[in-house]
Amino acid sequence: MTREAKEAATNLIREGIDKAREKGELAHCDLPPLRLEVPSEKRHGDLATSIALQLASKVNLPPRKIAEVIVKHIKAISPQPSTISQIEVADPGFINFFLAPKALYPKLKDIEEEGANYGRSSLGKGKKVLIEFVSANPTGPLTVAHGRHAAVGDALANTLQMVGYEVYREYYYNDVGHQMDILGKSVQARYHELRGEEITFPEDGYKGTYITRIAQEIARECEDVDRGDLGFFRRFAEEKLFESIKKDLKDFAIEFDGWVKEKDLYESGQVKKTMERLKKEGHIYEKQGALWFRSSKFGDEKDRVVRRSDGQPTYLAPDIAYHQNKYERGFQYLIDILGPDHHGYVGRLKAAVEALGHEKDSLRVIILQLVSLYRGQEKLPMSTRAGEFITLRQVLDEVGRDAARFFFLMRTTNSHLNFDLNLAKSQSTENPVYYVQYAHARICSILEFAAEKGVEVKKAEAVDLSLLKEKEELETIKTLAQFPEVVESGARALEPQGLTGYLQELAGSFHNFYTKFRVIGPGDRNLGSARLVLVKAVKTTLQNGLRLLGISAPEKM
RNA sequence: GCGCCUGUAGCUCAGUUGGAUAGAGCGUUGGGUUGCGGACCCAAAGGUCCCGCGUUCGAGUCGCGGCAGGCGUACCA
Repeated sequence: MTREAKEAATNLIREGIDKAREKGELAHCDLPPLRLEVPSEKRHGDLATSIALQLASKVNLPPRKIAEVIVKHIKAISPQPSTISQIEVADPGFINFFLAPKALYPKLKDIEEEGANYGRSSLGKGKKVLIEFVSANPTGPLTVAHGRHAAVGDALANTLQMVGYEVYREYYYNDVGHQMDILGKSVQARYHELRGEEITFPEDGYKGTYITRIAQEIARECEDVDRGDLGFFRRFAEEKLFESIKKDLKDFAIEFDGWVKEKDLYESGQVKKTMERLKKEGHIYEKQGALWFRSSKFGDEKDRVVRRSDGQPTYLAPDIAYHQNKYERGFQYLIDILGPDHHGYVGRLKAAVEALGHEKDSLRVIILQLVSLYRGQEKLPMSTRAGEFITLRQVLDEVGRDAARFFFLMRTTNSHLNFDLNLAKSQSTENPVYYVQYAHARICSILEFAAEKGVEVKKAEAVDLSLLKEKEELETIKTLAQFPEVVESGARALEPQGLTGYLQELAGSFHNFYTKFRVIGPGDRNLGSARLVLVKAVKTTLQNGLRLLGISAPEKM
């Protein structure tokens, strides 16, 4: 709903209560916060408040009576704000406001003027935020789960940008350590196998066929391979896998601003520096030959090892250093998107952030829940190790980028996602994303038709918008008006999912209007002009919303 | 054992800081355009919001206790 209308209604309620108190018709008491909500049902108006229900027990009067008294005084105020056309009391004591169409029309002008900026706000105040997501280690191709992370992270980044944050997208990966050694050994073994040698494949090795393919590439591209040089196999595999990861991301329309690898953190001295600082400030101690971070002091369940007794650092050490590094680069607000297998990690990360003197809440961790894959009823195994998994690439090829992204973004972050390949495929033409895109394409088609017919598309200010009186027209404008709030609440909650629902609603509102009324040539030329303004506003808003989700807004389908 | 997530229509899922008769898509059934794109529109059927207790004027939403599924709980990565 428009902000102005909300303000006007809030003021009216406040005045009404004050007046009632003056007259002694309402006892004085602490006033609960005045809240206006959009009723779930249209017949309850555009804005409603339950203030009378909340006051009932405090002033010892039936809620309906209180509402009536307040409304009586509101109605005595003059002049009445022009944005509100009707105020009513409804059982059991709600006060409902109906907006005047007049309050709606300026919105269309705003949208026309703001264009691609419609929905932008300054909520973020230019704060620098770093959002880290995907961050898959290069031990295999990206999976469907990574796809979900990519889609959510990117949409979130776009949304935060829209509300005035300065956003940086980063991908972090571990390029040293045990996992990479196993990767190297796996490729090495396959290479030997190709050369016709008897091998024993490493027990914990990666069994996917992509490992064999990499070995084949080595055989094809490299001469003089030192078969015992594990480092060579590891580096080669890492490079190849990264190439494919980057290509997958590119085809999924995800662009990162930065890539950070674990090795950098060691080589730049960041790990050492950060650990020394923690040590100096007494947050690290030695026990049984290992170094421990005193994370329990900052709310974690227990202390954590940062260097094992054999002298090897755990993963926590570079992770702490990495987060410190983000702050040192000037970011004030950090977002990590992690899988549910990392939820035990959140406590220690937050503890580290606090120990290093940053506000605990400046780090927000989103735990994106699991993706389970199905093919019909059959649940598919998802193991990178075993090499049995569906890649993001396969999904992209089967269902397409836009549908895949929409599918990932329709769910809340903390609900498990059941991804049925059959369904995704069969729904590729029934997918709600096409419903939204279709609305956009239809509007483009209308505008094209207008051009063919030589119908002039006028500016909002040159048009009599008050001709838009139909229920469907007014509903559409109301929906348009909600867009900025939807974007803001998505940014606040770090949930891009609200936007997908909103776009479906807006598209529905438009389709509904479209099937009933003509835009080009409705008889009244001025009415046609007004409808063109409306339709263009829908187009702009659909585009803006789809852009935030990273989904295209096609002119033809 | 302990921690986190989930449980809402046949299926997949929404449901803001507690509000009125709990929603959408798919699927099912039945309708709709002398016209700007039928990938659309309208309608019907479909519910013990997992169970119980509590807080409240009011609970799908908050609290406590259960049940079920998933994921964690390492000097693993």
